[in-house]
Amino acid sequence: MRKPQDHKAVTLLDVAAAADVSAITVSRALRKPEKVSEDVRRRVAAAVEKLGYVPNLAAQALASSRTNVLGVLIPSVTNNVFSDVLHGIYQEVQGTRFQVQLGNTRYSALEEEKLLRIFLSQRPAGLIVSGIDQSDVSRSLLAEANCPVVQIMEIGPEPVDMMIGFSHREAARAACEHLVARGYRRIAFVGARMDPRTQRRLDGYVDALEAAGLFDETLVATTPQPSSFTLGGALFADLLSRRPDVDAVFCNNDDLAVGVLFEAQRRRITVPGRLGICGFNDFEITRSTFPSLTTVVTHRETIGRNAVTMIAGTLAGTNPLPRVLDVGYEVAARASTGEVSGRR
Amino acid sequence: MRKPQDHKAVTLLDVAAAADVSAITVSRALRKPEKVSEDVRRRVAAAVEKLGYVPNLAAQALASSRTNVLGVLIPSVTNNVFSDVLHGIYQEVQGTRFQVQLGNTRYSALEEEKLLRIFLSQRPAGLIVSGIDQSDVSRSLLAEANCPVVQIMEIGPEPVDMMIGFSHREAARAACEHLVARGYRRIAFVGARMDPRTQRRLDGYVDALEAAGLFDETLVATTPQPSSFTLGGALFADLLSRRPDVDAVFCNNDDLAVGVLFEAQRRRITVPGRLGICGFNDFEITRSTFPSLTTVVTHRETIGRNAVTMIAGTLAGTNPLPRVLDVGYEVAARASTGEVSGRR
DNA sequence: GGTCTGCGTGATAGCGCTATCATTGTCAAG
DNA sequence: CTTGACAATGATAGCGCTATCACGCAGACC
Repeated sequence: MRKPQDHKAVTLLDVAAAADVSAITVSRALRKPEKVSEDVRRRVAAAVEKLGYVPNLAAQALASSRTNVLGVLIPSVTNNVFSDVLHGIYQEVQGTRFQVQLGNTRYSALEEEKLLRIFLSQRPAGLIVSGIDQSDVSRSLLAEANCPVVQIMEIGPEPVDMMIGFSHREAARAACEHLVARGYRRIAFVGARMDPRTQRRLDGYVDALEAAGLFDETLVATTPQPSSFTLGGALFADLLSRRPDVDAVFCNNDDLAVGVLFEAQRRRITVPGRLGICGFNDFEITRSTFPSLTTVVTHRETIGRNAVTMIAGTLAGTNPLPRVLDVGYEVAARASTGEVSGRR
Repeated sequence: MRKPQDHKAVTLLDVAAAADVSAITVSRALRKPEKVSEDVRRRVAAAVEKLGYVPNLAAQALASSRTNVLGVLIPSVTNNVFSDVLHGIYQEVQGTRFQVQLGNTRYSALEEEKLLRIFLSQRPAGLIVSGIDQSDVSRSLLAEANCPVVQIMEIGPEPVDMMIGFSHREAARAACEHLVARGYRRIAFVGARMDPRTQRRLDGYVDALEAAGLFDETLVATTPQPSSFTLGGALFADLLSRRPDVDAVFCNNDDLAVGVLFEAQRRRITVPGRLGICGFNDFEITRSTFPSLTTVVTHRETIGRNAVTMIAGTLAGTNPLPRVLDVGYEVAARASTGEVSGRR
């Protein structure tokens, strides 16, 4: 019973015949119901139902030279940051005519170019790309895209079209200023992946520590490996072997921060007493750990949702949002930097 | 400079003119290079490059009545289980002609039906759906899909077409048998979401405890809310208030297990001494916690990869895999059930 | 009654590509 | 020199839909 090979899909014409109207009228009844009479609308609906008609998207796209495809390019499908953004996107797309086409660039500029070309061949209705560090080729592909484009996660100079995000540098600086304010003096930076976005967080760390006269490069522990809980522990262990006197850690990611916390537990290092920990992103786990983790709240779902709003709005000619939107961030001071339990 | 509105996209005909051949020859040169002469191939390539030709997928799909779309239906984009599966899918799709079209059913059968209809309107090359609990409507839509279909995550009787996964009931039973073997006697079940898949894990728990003569329904703590770290803690707290004598917890998900562990730390309940904890899925964090968490290893990436292999294979007429593939599971005994530190 | 307006509908012509069959040229076999 | 086979290319006809323009008709207005 599988593969009823080409049982000749039902087309508009079949519906038209069944409803006793012309094909174009069926098309109208389906797309602009207000343009046809009540009677026709009902007959068409009945015929569609009876025949199980499903419109052919390829034909629609070809004839109207527009699609409902929203191309979304993200660097990782397993990274929680992007799954949250994605969640926001899907939420907002929900119930609209748009359909998301997801591409995984795997943090590769080349891959991004390749995917961009594939996406463009579909004449998407809009494009959402992650970050502001596209290659020159990608940038020009985007500029020629002939559809709204939103760069998400970060804001910077020279948007290709629209932009939504926040300054990672400033967010990191604020987090580190918090650590300084809490009295920590030998504050380390623990970072993984070290893509441009992470790099700018490191810049923010440097900003804050230099301003406080506390910067010391031997307190910076980074790796190109992708972020993970285990890696946080490993980086911290490594750091400790070099700088056993470290008294706080700013992690470029909550995964790492949690990993650091576990490693501290393993070594009976009290948090926040002997060690302060600050993460980045406000993943759900940071509220749950013991002690709870101070972190930088980032508005990932908001970014996803608004990116869609920007595109839909632009297409409708009524974009309510500015072309460059800074959604900001907040430092959530929790127990791991002493807020609740106090320093000991 | 944005929106160079309709600068009349380059078509096959333009390329044909530039390469001084006919349109169909260009089409062939692009799709079946071995069918045209070396000379033509070069000229076409040059013309494509020079004009920046990008094929129109809609036209291709319409003319050939086949697409490269691989429809993937998952219940959540933020659930780590599915992001891992997705990762496997993207890995395997990488470099093939296929492109993934993702749909988020949000654990709703109705949503699934709706998405299925949308997907079918694209005449996908293949379909991947999560679980085996489709509604009757969805099942018949799938049965008529006229393309390979793979149900993933779970195996059961009556596959719509193909199937890859494992028995959640057996996996849960094995995990609970492990807890029994480790000497735990008042073993609780902590479960969230309670979708059919989770329900079957509960069944496995009941199987094991009844077999050991240890089943007690007051030790079952579940909620329809989605799984989270915080929820794990809350459910455990609730459970403790009813059954302070509980000595082990089997969680239907690692998120919950980690939450339970944090709550235990908060209450100074020693793990695995006074409390054994077992999770489900082997998320990366379970190797990193202190103590590390015993869990059920599930092969999520493998499932994703093989689902693609099954579809690609079927389409090529050379599917190397069985139509129903059980990828199994393993119980990873770690510190949280006493393996490393021993019971105290 | 004639003209105008606008609504509801239909006829026609593609959108850009590929399937199919036809045509040409080349070369080996007879 | 003919024939046939095959390789390379082309002409033609859609795929299923929508944009566009055309048409018929009812009611409004003079």
